[in-house]
Amino acid sequence: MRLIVAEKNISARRVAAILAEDQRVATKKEGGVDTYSFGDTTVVGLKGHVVEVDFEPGYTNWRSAERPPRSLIDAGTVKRPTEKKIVALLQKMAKKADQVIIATDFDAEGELIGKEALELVQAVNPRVPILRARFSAITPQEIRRAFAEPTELDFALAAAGESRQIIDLVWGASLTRFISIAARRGGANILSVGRVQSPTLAMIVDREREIERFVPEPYWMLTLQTEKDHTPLELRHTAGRFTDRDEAFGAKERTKDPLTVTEVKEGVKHDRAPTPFDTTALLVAAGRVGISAANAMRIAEDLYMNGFISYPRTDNTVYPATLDLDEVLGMLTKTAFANETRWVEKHRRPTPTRGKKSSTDHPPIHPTGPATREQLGEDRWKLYELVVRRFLATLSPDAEWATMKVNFDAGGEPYTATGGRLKEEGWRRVYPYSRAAERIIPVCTVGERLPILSVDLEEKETQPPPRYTQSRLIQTMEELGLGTKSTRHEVIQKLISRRYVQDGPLRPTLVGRAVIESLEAHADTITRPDMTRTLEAHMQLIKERKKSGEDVVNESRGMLHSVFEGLEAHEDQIGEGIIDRTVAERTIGPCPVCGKDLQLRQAHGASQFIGCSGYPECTFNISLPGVMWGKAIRVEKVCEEHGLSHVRLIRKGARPWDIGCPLCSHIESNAETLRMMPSMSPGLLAELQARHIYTVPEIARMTPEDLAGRLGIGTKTAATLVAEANDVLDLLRRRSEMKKFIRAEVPPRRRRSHAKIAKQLIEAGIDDIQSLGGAKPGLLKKAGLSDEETEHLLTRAREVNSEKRLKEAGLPAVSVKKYVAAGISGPEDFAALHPAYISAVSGVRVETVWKHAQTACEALGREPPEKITQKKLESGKKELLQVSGIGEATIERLYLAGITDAASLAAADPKEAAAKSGIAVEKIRAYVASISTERKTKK
DNA sequence: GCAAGGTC
Repeated sequence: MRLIVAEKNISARRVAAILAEDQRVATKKEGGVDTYSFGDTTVVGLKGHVVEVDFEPGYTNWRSAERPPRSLIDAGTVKRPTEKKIVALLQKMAKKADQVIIATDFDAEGELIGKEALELVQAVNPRVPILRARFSAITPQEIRRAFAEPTELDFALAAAGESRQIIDLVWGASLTRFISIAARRGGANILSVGRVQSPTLAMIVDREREIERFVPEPYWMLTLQTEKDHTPLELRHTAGRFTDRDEAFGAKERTKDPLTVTEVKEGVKHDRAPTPFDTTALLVAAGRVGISAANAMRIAEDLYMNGFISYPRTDNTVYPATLDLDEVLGMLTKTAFANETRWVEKHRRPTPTRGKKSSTDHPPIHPTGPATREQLGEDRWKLYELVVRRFLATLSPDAEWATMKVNFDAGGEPYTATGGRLKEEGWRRVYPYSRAAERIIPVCTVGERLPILSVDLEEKETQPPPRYTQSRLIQTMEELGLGTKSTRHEVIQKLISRRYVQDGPLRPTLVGRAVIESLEAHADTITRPDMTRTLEAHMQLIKERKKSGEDVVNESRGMLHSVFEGLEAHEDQIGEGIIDRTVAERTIGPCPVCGKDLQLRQAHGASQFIGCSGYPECTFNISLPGVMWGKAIRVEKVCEEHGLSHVRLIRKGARPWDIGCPLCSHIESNAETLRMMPSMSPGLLAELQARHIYTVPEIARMTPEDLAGRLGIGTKTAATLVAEANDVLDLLRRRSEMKKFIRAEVPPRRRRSHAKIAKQLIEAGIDDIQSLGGAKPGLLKKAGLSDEETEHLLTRAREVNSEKRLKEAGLPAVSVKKYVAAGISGPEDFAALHPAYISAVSGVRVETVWKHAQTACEALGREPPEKITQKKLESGKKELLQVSGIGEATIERLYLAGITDAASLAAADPKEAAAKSGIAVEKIRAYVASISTERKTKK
């Protein structure tokens, strides 16, 4: 039996289908693994590596004294099956095989996977001949060729891969253990280190340092609007960015009529056809057509497996000589791209474009088989089309642009406008993905004058470099050679799961930063991309048999030993360093009260503050704006007066907010409120601050005795101060309540901030919602409110006041809402108005109203109204409705006069009732008369 | 409990 071992299931299936030619392929599942048989041949797919390299037993205890982290450097390694089912099946089949062909991918890692298979086979069948088939695309032609001329396994190539495995394991595991133990972290909190992850983390840390150091510089852009034949045209000042304000303004000032064309330059620009696809370029291009990197990779893999495109994991951007470009073009004439292909065949450039990277493992990504849209479905077709079009573009002529540059002069100031028109479409004809934005500018002649419509000077600011996005980081990793196409994404995930970085635009955590700083100080090698470059150079030497794998690994072990010399000598320092630095990042400087450390602290949720590490003995603290304004970080600058680090609030997409010295800012921002206390004098203020009393709340919380002791003043004076402090706090509380109210009730509008409205009101002596309710409408209008807004605000203010007062009187919130809506403005209304009336207007049952009236009157210390039941009220209403001239509306008014039924109407004094109800006295008299007539009739 | 690299 002939056994063929492929790298993965899907390529096993595909290889079987091709090699079987006309024979039927029997698919069989054995022990959960698919096998593909035809004739005497069985094809089985691995799952990439099916064994894993690890240390020999005896090194599992991290804290073993005999086996410290450093002992891992020279520890023996073993290969351990990780895919047991596949290993078992492979060995079962190998026993029956009389020939084995390794058909794994054609690269160092594929060769190693092949060698792993070979070792597994030889372990059970030492004598079986083992061959190697090499192919870089799973196409019938390529596969047939590869199997027609099989070679030997390349042990040097596999050894290159093995060396990488061991070096990665040894460095990674030993350093991970060392740093974790030093920083006393275990379990889920270990601090991992690795050849790829650590330099990647270092990049993120570096970027963060850059952003923190960044100081924005202002600059100015000067533009001029003109027109020609009614076509608007924007000109730029040739200076571009003005960094000097006076120069910018000077240039603007000097820009004057006439605006004259001084020069017209026409030219031709070659727009080079794009280079062949490697993985990164494919992923970037796929991103432009709306396919995410991860998705694109998955689809490309699938297209490759089914023979539509070549191997999608490649760094090569140069077509190898062996690739028959004519044949690919011929194949494409059988696709939907026949027209484009024929055009390319006709206009083909002498040699295809080539990129910078040339490697031999795989050709650039190109189409290998014809496909239809129906066959592939939308997404796969989109990517296939992209690969096809890119291939065509690499064989197409360059595009050509006709460019035009027009220079102007306006009062001696030079301006310019540039335009471009696509003259020769070239490759853009077959590759329409990148935008070819034409900018046509009107034809101008030298000496011509155009009008100056406006001259605009715009002030801008230089921006700090942005944090890495995941895809940007993947690109940078690629540029630096960190990781592979299939691992880069995973590395970033690892940094996130280790809590080294936060997702979003990637930002390092304190721990991530501390680890990088420690490694930079003592094991610099592992934090730099150079380690990967060196490793790759060494792997190349192994491939070329200029060095043995063993030599390379041993050299690396030697280097790691010398790294450990430094590490072990500083273990305590490194451990404390990491522990301290996570703390130090938050430490601001000495507490003004007790001298211990002030620290930036994050409370639960969105609050942050500066607290004393001496808490609870020392309660000194400085409040900070919530994290919605930015996360507080320490910056390098230190306050000369207080010795405290300056604090900055950083927020995504916003300019950092520099608070400066937090204590200076604390003192300054609170001095104003302290001065609101009537007894506050400059001398007293200085005295308070000298005693580290900076805020009104601190005074308000103190007992007079305490304050007297601290300041050396009399208890009586101190008591006055404490009382004043409480008054100020109360005033501030009411003002802030009012501000909140205005924010909620007044819609936002340009040039009218809520803070500004509140400020104007406060200046006019309005400090709370209550006085706002009684404010003159003119005042609000002056603050920028419209008539409608003014009325709304005043009404709402009154309502809120009513609500508040009713609630304070002890009425439940649900009913209060109803009363307020009915115009009841306070508890005294319950004493003054008849419950029947309140019930009628508010819809609350009269018994409930009466109960509330009792509560309200008790709060006021007034006599409660007489009790009345719902039943009695209803029967009384019936009686009243009988009276001619009395309807629902009249009844409500009669209630105001305490008239609830026929009897009370009869007994009413018409004059008094008229006054209370607002009904004309004649009408009341008529009602009363009608009642007495009725009564007489009844009798 | 460690890495990085295959594959899914």
